[in-house]
Amino acid sequence: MEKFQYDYPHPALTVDCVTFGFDGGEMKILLVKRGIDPFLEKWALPGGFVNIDEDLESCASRVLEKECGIKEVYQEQLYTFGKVGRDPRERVVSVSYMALVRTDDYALLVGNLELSVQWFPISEVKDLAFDHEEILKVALKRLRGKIRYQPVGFELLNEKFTMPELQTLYETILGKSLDRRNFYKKILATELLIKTNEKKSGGAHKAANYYQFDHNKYQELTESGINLEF
Amino acid sequence: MEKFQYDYPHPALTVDCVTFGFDGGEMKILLVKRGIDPFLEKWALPGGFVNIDEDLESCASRVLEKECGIKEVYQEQLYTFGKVGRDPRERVVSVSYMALVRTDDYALLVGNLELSVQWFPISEVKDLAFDHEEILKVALKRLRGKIRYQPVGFELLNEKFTMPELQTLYETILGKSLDRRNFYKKILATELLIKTNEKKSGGAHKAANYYQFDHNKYQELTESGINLEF
DNA sequence: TAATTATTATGTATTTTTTACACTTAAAAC
DNA sequence: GTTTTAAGTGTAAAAAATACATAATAATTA
Repeated sequence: MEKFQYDYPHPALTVDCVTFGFDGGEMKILLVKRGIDPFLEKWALPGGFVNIDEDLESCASRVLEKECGIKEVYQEQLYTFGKVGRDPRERVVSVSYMALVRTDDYALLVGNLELSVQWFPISEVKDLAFDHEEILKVALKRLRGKIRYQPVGFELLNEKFTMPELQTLYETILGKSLDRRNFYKKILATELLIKTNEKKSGGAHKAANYYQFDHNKYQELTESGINLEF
Repeated sequence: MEKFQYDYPHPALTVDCVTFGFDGGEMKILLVKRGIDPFLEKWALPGGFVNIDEDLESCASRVLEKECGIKEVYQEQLYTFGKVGRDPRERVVSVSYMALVRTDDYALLVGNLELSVQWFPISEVKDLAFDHEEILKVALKRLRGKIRYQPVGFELLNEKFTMPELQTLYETILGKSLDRRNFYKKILATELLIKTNEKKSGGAHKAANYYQFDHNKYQELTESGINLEF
């Protein structure tokens, strides 16, 4: 077996991904069941060792695609966890990433249908491997903070979505209910939404209009920042 | 000689510190002149390799103390830079930290008086080693963002400071001038400041009152967040 | 096919926050 | 004691956030 030698000890480096999804109800997170020790059979964030010639973001993308069949989603670096002893094997430092997945893209995963990869409502997440619960906490805090000044919620909804869907997303992430009229007013004031002619029928009630978001405006506001506090 | 072996290649792990100071004029940053290759003689962020049994924050503290004689200052993790090729020697991933230093603590450093450690006005920083200019950019962005929702500026001022000093700090970080009356109003509304009986005399004009900040309130607002947009 | 049910859609008045703006005060210098 | 310079303070107008109630319409059912 080939060995790699260094003059002084090197920690191992991994990437772990916190992947959020939203299907209209609670926020969900993607977990994988470990097939090896340590923490065999425990649920964990998808993650893996960083290849020596691989950028960190590339590693995060690779992990999500290989382990979960998800690709080309929004992702950003979260925080780096490096506490001594967080991995029982050797010193392992983990760079965490947060990914946001559209409900449309769920389908990709269902094709996999491996029981070892599953979406969990965040309220039901417990007893994760390593310090992954702490990583999840940091990710949730980031998501709640981010939604206030970036129109990030759109990464979680389908291309076309209704106003009530968008409001429910905000309410879910912020953990409080919002006044419908004020929500409409504030969201529409950003000029981020384009009203389509389509409607979402299906319920025994008035059909909701579908909206899309304006990609140009979105880009602009993501860079300049925006105040979306409710 | 080479004695640390692994089954697969490990990147090296470093910590680099962006240390901000404020002396009433421009924002300053602490740099060290490199004494070894690569980038011999170039200015760089103080940094060092992470010991195998050392936490990341501890490493940041150690680096600042050993290289710059600064200790017990506010610091937070910024971002992790890991692009392949950012270090010409081997794959090196760097976890960056931002530190905020009070002008009071400048004195510690002056004692050192090593020419290889110096404060630079950020506008004069150029041609740094590695990707350290990029790290500095990220740190500045973080500082500008952070000042809006955390009373972080206080880490940069002395225990006692005047309102004009605080305003100048905000103006410097935000890069725009603020209305004095409105600034007073908004800052005082936070109830973060305690007015002392002392005054800052010295100028050929009315003496400014010294303020301290209320540590309890500060703690509270740092956790809950605060809106300090101007 | 008319009535019922459930949810979408919308406007206005009130309160709060932000902004704009000018004069008085006091320490030091002459 | 007069001048210079920056510190300190209040109020009115504009903008933003909040609170709140009714009409519209798709599907179901009677």
